[in-house]
Amino acid sequence: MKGIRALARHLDLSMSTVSKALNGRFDINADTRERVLKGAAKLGYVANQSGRALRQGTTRTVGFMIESNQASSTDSDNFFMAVCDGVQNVFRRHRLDLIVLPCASDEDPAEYLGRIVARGLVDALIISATRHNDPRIALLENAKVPFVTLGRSGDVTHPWVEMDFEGVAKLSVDRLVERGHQRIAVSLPETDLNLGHLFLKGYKKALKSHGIPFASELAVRTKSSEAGGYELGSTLLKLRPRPTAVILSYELPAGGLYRALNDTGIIPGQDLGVIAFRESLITQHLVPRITSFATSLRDLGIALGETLLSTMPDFRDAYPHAALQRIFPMELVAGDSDPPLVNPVRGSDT
Amino acid sequence: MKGIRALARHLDLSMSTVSKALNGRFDINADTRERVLKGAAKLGYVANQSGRALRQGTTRTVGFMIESNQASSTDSDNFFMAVCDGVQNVFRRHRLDLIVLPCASDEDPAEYLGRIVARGLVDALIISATRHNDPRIALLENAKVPFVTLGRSGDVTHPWVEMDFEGVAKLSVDRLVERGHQRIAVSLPETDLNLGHLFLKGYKKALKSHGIPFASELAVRTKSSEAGGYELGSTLLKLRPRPTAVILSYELPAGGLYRALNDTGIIPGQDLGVIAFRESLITQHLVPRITSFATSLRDLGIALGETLLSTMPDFRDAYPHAALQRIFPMELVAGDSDPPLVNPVRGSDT
DNA sequence: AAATTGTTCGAAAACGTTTTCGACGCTATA
DNA sequence: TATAGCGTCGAAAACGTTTTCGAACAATTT
Repeated sequence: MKGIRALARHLDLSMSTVSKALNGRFDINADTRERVLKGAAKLGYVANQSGRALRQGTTRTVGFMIESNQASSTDSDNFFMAVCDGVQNVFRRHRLDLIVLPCASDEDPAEYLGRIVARGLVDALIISATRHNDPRIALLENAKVPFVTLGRSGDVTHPWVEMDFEGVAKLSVDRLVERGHQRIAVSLPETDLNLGHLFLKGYKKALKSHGIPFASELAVRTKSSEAGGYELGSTLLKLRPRPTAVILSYELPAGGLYRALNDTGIIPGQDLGVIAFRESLITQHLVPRITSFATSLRDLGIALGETLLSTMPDFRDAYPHAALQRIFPMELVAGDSDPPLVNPVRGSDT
Repeated sequence: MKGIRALARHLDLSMSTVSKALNGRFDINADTRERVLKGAAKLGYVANQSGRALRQGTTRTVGFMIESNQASSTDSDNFFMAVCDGVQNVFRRHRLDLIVLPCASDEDPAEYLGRIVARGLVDALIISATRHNDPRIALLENAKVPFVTLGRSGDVTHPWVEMDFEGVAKLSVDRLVERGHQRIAVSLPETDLNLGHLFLKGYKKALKSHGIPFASELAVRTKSSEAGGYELGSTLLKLRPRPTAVILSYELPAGGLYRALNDTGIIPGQDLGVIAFRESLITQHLVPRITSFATSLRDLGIALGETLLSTMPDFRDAYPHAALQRIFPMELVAGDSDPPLVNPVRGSDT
């Protein structure tokens, strides 16, 4: 026989007393509590998850939904696990557990999430790879499950934390213009990830501030893969006049882009400036090293955790003034892929 | 009021009937079953996980434990998520769910696993990053929880699936010797991962078969990171006589190694041959491209799933002759990092 | 017509835990 | 002495589900 009943019998106490001792209730004598704790440790008793969850109506578990296909194409250096580490750092103080829910590549994310929510597997959720007007937002709000997204879903208000896509796009354009570029391409995700909208917005704003007209042929949708980068390279090289620089909203295609350029005798960086959104193994190892932007993924996880807890009734007291929406700043990591243009075509604004 | 009770009332049936209809029992009229299914779909009823798990004594959930620190240093291209996709492909046929259990970097893996097991969160486990004589093996066997490991734990017999580290090490040496190399270094993990033992074993065997004596200074322990690769490079270049090639048991340090070589004016590939264990974004993007070995991670996941199910009483019937131990073959991906030596030093065996 | 079998459903128990509420003994107060 | 209060513990209910077992009825056989 296992469980709290066995432990109670072994200690010659009632189940209620044992339970209360283990859970730190105040109507238990200090000596008996001690005895119970010792006994539990000795017998290796840990409360059964299902029983506790059923009775309490809470699992003390938070799910982090990621899409395995999306992950394998988004993730060049284990982005998600680093973020998890930050989230867990926050959760452990509240005895909350984090589990990762991998949505298989052949399953609809919204359906998957719906099942998870309906089964009551978790108390709250973190979801990533947010799409523009992502249907999962409505689902979660409807089910009244606390959640936070890694990346907002358009203009609807909900708790989110995201990296500063718009700011990075803007800074990238500024930097390139400053270095003599005028014809700057931008690579956007092929899917409807909301970050694409934000990146394009920042790109357009920055162009406008420099008096450069937006040319739609310079905004190229790119598959999130090495092959996508190669295609991007071919596309860019066909444009007339040819762009002198390109900003990648995502770093993974950079390798393919370099390859496409090298195959055509174009030297990356020198003949075509390149800036990528996020520093990763890719941006570090390619030659010339790509100028990119970085942030602490662990801190990003901490922000996610805190934002989420501040929306949960049982925990919000601990985070009285946590922002429900939070843009995470990115720091420039200067590389060698965007040197000043040798023969800059000066724009009208300089 | 939620739950099966509400649904039963709404349909004017008993809870038992509804439950049996939903679970496909055979003592329910086809019409009533139809009616129940419709009603459940309409009301969006899904059985509560805790209630079901408590009653059945089974969660129909399998955990995949990964270590977030280990992951972020092991994972240059989202290895785990690709494997998950394969596992889920097997599981979905049996209505099993997969959740990923990320062990925080500041938590002891064995303790973490112990808690998971004691709480009865999952029916079975997949564990990765297996160490030599990993304490988790004994823990799982003791708790009688079905499990499979990604990588065996030394000589103890337990269900495992692993990539062919020994074979790859051997093939790498063969290939390098064939191309004129005699003084071949090998990079091994700094930690006690069992794959290090296997890799070294294959390396030694191959050397012996070519009549080359093993030199312990050529077996270098390397941190699983870019920085570790740089250190490796410095170490190798100090050796006299200098090795003409190096085999990496893990590809991530390759970038740092290249950097160390380039910094010293040594051309990777040409002046020092390089072979890396597994193809990844790293091996693809570095120039010259590294010769490596590849396999389908999805198939690896499928093998893991099948092996695990064949050890679970409720599912083993579906996998009558699945091997409990399985070495996954790796395929050579020839790159440009190990061309034939220009002035080969012929060994005694040729 | 009676007895047997088969089909379909419902009442109630069970899973392991927490929590409410009352019981009990003791001390301090009136 | 009687009463109130306090500290400590236990009995029992409750959480949502599945499953066992028997009831009710219809169909078939004797």
